[in-house]
Amino acid sequence: MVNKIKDTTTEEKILEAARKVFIERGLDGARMQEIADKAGINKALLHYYFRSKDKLFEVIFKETAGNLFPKFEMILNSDKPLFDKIDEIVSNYIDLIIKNPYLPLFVLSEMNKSRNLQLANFFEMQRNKFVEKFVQNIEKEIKKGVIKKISPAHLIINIFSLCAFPFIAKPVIGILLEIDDLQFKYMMEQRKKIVTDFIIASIKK
Amino acid sequence: MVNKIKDTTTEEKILEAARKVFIERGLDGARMQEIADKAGINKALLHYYFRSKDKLFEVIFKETAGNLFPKFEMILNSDKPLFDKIDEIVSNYIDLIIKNPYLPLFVLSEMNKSRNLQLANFFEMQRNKFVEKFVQNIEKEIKKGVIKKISPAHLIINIFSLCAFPFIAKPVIGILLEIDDLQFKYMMEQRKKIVTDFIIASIKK
DNA sequence: GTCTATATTCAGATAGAC
DNA sequence: GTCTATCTGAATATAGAC
Repeated sequence: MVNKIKDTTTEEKILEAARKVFIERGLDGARMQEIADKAGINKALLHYYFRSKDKLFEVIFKETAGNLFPKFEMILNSDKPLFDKIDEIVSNYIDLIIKNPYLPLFVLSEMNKSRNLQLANFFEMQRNKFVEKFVQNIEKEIKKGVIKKISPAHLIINIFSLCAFPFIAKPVIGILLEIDDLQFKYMMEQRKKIVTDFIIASIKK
Repeated sequence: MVNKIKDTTTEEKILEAARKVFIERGLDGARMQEIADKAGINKALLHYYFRSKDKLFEVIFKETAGNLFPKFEMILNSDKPLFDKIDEIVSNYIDLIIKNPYLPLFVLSEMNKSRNLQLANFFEMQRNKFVEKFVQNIEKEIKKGVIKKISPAHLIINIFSLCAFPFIAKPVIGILLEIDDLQFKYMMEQRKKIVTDFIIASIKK
């Protein structure tokens, strides 16, 4: 590798720090000072690299928002049975969120603050075609009589609700179910199978 | 009524304004100035009544958080079949959120900011016994053989995920499904039946 | 590119008149 | 109780030396 030991340039250190701070605290709650501290530099340098807090945030949001709905086209394009595809999507998605537990709340929170119309626009552009593909898959299986008649849109919403919501509600779930972080993580691992089964049981004829 | 025309005291006007602003923008994003403007008074008066932004927020959060998981004991205590109870809970809950679409995101966002341990404590105290009751209901039906063997905790999580998540994800759903606010609202009305059916189909033997 | 020091802006909070 | 005016502190942003 020519591009050597210094795989952490200052810019990358800033981005890494900003990612953590913004995702944990949101745009409003984040402090440039904390980002600077985490990156091991000073505030002035942040502005040297990214000009303003908003600009820096934009970079982080754009790179992050794209991950919220990953490109499942590959899975959907295969000729496996629909149930296998759902299994794969659910498992992959829950795994993704286990690795980035703050991801859904971060993106959805910021999307809900309607100022920054830019963000919505960006999301629109990013819209990959997986929903379309998913709808086609579902409609085909309904026609074939493999699954019940169900609105594809609602089914897709159901799938992602079941995967993502528990992580958003984690603190509340912890209290209501009286479980600690470790038990929570264990439950989320379980959910890969439980959610898949739940969905399939519901739609299979 | 003795307690007359003036059912909007200054304090109530402040609370109403604060509710709107905090719920829409969160603690960090809210501005005392905006609350004062909405209440038709000035900032000084806010402090006269509530001393600080944090104190005012606490009042709003506490009154709001109690609504996130309503007291479904009455429903659960009846002797109707479990499926009817689920139907009622789902319908009531979705209706509740339709009326307060920002409620879930507001409460869950603030709960996720771990500073303000007080909030978590409060939630703990508020914990009504509906989860316990719900678990008992489910376990009984499993024993009776009415529904499949399923983890009650996961089932409860599933139910609330399916109800609440779509509202949190509304902006994203709007973009991905290319629907406007009216269509969204219509979908959410539909969901009362769709979610109930989805759940029951999944657990019935 | 990176730092220290400083400017600027903004928002929460208080003082004091009425 | 309610207001205007002001203070204070915090956070973003910039100037300028190295």
